[in-house]
Amino acid sequence: MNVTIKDVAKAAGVSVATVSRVLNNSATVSESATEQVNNAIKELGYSPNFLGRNLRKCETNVILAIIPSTEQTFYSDIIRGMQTAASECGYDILLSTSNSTYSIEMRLLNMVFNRTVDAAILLGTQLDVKTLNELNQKHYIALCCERVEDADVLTVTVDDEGGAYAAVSNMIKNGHKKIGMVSTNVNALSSSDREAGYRRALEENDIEYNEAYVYRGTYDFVHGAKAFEYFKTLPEPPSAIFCISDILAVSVVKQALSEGYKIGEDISICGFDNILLSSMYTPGITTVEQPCYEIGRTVVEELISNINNNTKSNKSIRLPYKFIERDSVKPYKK
Amino acid sequence: MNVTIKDVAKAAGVSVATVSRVLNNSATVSESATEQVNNAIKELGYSPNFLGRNLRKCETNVILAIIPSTEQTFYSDIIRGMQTAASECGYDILLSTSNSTYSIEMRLLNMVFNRTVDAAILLGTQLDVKTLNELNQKHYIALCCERVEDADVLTVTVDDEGGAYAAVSNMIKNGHKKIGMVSTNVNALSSSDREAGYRRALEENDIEYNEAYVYRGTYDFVHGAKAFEYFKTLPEPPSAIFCISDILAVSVVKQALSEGYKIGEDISICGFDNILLSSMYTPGITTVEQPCYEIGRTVVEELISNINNNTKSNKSIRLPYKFIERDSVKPYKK
DNA sequence: TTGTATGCGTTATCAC
DNA sequence: GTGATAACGCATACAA
Repeated sequence: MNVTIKDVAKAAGVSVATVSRVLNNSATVSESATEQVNNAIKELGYSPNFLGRNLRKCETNVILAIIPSTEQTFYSDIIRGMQTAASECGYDILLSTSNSTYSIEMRLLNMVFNRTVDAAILLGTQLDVKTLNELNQKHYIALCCERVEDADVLTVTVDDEGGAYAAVSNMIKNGHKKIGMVSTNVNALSSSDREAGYRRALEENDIEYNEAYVYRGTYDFVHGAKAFEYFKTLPEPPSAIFCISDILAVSVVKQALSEGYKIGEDISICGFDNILLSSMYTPGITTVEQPCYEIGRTVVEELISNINNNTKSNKSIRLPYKFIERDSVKPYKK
Repeated sequence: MNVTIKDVAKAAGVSVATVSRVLNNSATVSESATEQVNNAIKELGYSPNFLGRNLRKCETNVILAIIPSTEQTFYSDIIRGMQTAASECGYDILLSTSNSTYSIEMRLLNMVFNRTVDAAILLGTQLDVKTLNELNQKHYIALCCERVEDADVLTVTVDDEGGAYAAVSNMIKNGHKKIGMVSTNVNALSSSDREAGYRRALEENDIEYNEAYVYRGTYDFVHGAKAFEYFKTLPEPPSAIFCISDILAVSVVKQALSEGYKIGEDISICGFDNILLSSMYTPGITTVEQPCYEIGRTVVEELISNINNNTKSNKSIRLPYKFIERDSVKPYKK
């Protein structure tokens, strides 16, 4: 069997209590005892069994982050931010992918029910308000990137409305008046928040909102191209298109390019997220950056603070965006 | 405190043993007892504490996959494959990112030492042979995507040499004779294996190997562009460039495009991996596909088989690649 | 079919 | 400063 604290105690000629004390430097232990214990630990190659420890302490110092998938490089910096903040507090972040599926998400949440982890962070959850609020009663959870209406749960997102407003305002400043939007009909508030920003920019510049200029599909790559095809069928196609994500923006750009359009000249396109791809593409995609690292940091800081203070401060935090100018949006040319 | 198996037992009017039995359907329990227990469970909202269970059973049914980062969408399908296979065996996959850092990887591996997980899969490890072999003595580990020379550890990768051979052979078949390669000087056998395939293709077609045609940088995006600039300084620049990854290939393409080159006409470029980006780019990137999903499946199947049979079958498995033809490689034009 | 009792490895309480 | 020992929540050997 494996070497336990008992074996160490025997080898060091002390009690298990003393071993435990040096392991956690919980109480003052004599220098000689400390040394003997440490020697024994090294000698036996002992490594404490955390199942025992966690069971006893009723905590694991692990937070589970549930992401839809690792296909979106977008989550990368968020996770880095999470891990940095967690590590500063002695916590670890573990990842798991839900594939945006309710049942999988629930199965993963089981890890907080069965005490395998202390808390869970949901990025783009499929759960409904009621379930979330119930969960939040008994457990520590948080939402990240995607808020849920009326959910009284700790939430950290970017300022979606403001980011969209900035992107569309920039287009208008560049002389564009017929501005299309590629959104989603998925049940995601980030989409509707960005639509709201789009509408506010139009309103404030006395441009009439035209429902025909809003295409709604899914987040899948193909829907950028589909949107472009749709816009072309309009009597007056838009001269600029704001997309809810960089992926969709790239898809629009790719389709336009393949039809011989010159990006920036014949048509302007703006994305959202500022994922690596948007800078790697030719042309570079103008976009709205999310403060991913900060989002990740913030959500775990708040969550751990909740855990430590045994509270549930269910704030909803919106972090500032940053507008990134590249080559896909240029002044309007008649 | 939380509701435990004891509370359920009391509420159901049976012993904890009986509750445990229905929980695990381990022994035959009378129907009436089963029903009472299930009622009590529902009534009390009981959820078994896995720390207790795992401690008792000396297993967690969790496998930790350590990936460099979630920035590479490349790992996405591998993880999906892992999860599918794991779930079929009653296991869960948890992810964690090492940032390609030795110390972080070691800290994460601590989860297998302290019994928080049953095994670990390393994707692109920084550990050396000696450490790996030692680890493999006492624990269940596996390598994925990136093998380590002389490591006697279960390993699953694509046929790197063969894939590169296919890519370069295709260029030669298209009339190219001066073929550059963008590789890495990182300590990664996948790089040298692919270089070997490159050389074999040249040899078999009586093209002399020219060290000046091999650029070695890192995996970072910038190194594609740098490689392109370097190749241009040669007296006879290559007419085709094989890149060790799609990321680097896109970087080469982007740089060439920015300098007015026509991809496929003025220069041909081939990548490796077949990540989403390679199909999203304009032009589509010709590349070598890795069977990611299968790689993920295979490594956990083998690993779990090791765990179940209490063996260490340290095979090294190489899965077949698939050549994907797109628009970035075209026949040579004088 | 069921219950009692023990132990998994650890930490914390208490007495010394 | 240190050592017994109970307890964490659970599964199981054994007895009934």
